[in-house]
Amino acid sequence: MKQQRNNLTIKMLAKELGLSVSTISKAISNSHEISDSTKKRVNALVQKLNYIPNPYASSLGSRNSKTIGVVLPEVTDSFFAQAINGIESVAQEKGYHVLIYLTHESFEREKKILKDFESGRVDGVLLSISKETTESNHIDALMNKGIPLVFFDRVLEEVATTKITTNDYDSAYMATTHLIKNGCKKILFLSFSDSLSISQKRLNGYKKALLENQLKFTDKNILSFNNDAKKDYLRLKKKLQSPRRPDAIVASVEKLALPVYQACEELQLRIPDNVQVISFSNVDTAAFLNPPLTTITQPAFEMGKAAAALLVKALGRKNFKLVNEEIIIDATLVFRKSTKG
Amino acid sequence: MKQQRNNLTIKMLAKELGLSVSTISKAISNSHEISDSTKKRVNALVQKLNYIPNPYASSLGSRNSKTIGVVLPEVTDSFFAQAINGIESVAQEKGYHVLIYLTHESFEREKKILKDFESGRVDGVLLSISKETTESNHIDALMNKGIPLVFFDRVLEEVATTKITTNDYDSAYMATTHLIKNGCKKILFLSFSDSLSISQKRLNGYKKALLENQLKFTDKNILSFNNDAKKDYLRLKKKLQSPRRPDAIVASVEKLALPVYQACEELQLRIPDNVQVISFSNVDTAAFLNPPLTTITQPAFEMGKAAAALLVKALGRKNFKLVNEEIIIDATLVFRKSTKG
DNA sequence: TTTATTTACGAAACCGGTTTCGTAGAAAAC
DNA sequence: GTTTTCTACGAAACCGGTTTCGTAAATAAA
Repeated sequence: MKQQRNNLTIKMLAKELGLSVSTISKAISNSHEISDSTKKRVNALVQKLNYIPNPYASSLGSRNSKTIGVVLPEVTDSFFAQAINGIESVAQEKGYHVLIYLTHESFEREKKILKDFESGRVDGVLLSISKETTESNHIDALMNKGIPLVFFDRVLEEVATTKITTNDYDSAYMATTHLIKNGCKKILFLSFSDSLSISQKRLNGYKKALLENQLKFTDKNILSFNNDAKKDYLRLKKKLQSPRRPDAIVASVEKLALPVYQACEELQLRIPDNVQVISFSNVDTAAFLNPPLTTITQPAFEMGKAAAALLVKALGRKNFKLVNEEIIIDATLVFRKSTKG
Repeated sequence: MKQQRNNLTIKMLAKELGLSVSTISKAISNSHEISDSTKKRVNALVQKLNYIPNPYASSLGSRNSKTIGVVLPEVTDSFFAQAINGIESVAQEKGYHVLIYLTHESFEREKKILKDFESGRVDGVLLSISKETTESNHIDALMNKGIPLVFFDRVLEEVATTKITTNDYDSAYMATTHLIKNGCKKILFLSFSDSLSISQKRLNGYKKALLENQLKFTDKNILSFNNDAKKDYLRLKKKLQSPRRPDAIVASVEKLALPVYQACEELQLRIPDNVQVISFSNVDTAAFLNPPLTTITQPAFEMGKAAAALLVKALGRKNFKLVNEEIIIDATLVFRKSTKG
């Protein structure tokens, strides 16, 4: 069902008012070349006839679309949902439209999406990379076409543009230190990617806390949820059943908290008595879980908002370049009953 | 930062191959008018030069954009997040782009967004109305422009198009009946809108269960979370402190479950011993809440998918009309510890 | 008063594709 | 062998705006 033809066009307005097409166009875009009186006449007719410009014609002529592309791994994750909220808030305010694309953690999809963007479909891009993404050719190619891009949360360090992140290293360090102070000596780190920068940083913060407290770190301290979710879950359960069972767990990402709760329940392990648990998480139910979950909560809304604001700013100014810097917005550690102390 | 000029155009391909612009265009769109041999030549060059057509030029010429608009109240809600997932899955598969807009429950915003759509920005629309929406002029206007629209979850009955919903009436009825069988006699219904059809239907299903069991229904059975969230919360608390405290609560929407848990915690009321709780909800933490929450879980992904599939189908066929019908996909009642039995 | 600027607008090219329509040459039908 | 039908392609109009550039009239400067 195609769009009807003979929609109201600028040409018809021109005829109606005895003005030229270009005058109408300029009047609508509030050009200084047009007198206030004719602007008023034009706007009056626009209102009266309910004229709405064709966005595709506008975009084609002006080579910008007032559209930003948002590329993220998934949307059923509190962090990303809240980030979208932040992005939308500035888009709404600044009159931008937002195209959403999900990679589902697939590098191939991410490449396809960014390749499509080379067409000029979007004026700028907000990206949180997939867990499979390790190289930046597809991003470089896009940026070389003159399309600005801002990372948020999951960034690729080597790409020279602005990145909005949290203090992953510090917050993981603080969280782990908290556990150690609570007497934990065998702290398991639940990773979900070996390559992602946030994963690395969180791991390193965790490591630092261990080392600072004379606790050994070996490969056995990490459990990677990289592969099949069910198998990973079974590996977690096995860990929790072993004689050298961990006395605490740091889940490096929101979705890893539930498997921990489930495993503990199935194994009759009590949180926090047998195992203390802390997780990066933005779920609003954290306070009502059994037991309430201690979380590292990222400022998701603010991060999305900051990323979008910066992108829009770059889009607005003629020669505003997105500098190669990392803007860090601190996360909040919320202590609840899943950890002692 | 505008899109660079002198991007690769179809004209340059034409010159390169000694063919006309129209031939290239047709070859790329795999027209039957073009021989296989030239198609191959064209595609080879397209690959070699990494040519990507300008989507705005295409849309302008062909009057369709391969874009659907998704309008919903919010995204930080498991139901809507999962629905987006379903929508995206078919968009991805069928080569559609998805523009997302949030109304934040504001009728004014909804109107603005749909008005913008009259421009032809999107080929079709997926809509879940705001809680303030009670009339359909803005929707009718859009559909009269020839732009198909499919409702999902929150529908407006009087608009003659396809609506994807859940069995709101029946599931609320079943949930309430479950509570009654558990011995509850004073069941409070938490509403979040007086006008929304889902709210009405859920309320009616609830009412039916009461009446069938000789339980009275008065205004005091309902608590509306319409206004200020804090005030509503205090009203809830007051209800729970009153001598005629309810012995069960039906939360008609996901976000109302947490206030109940919080109020019970603050008032030292035990769930389910003092108050049984059941909620419409898609949160994946339901099973690990304290206590685990009995939920009516909607098939959010399937609903989004079904709505998108139907819309895309309508967009594809020349004379496919979206019939005025309601497609109901059943919700699942998941019994957990927040209710007895 | 003459010249230099401004102001306000129109004509036309342009953005980069799509679509319609016309036609030469090959193939098929008579 | 002539007429008809396909096949494969090109020319040009078109989609609906934006942008560049030129200019007449009004205003300011000299």
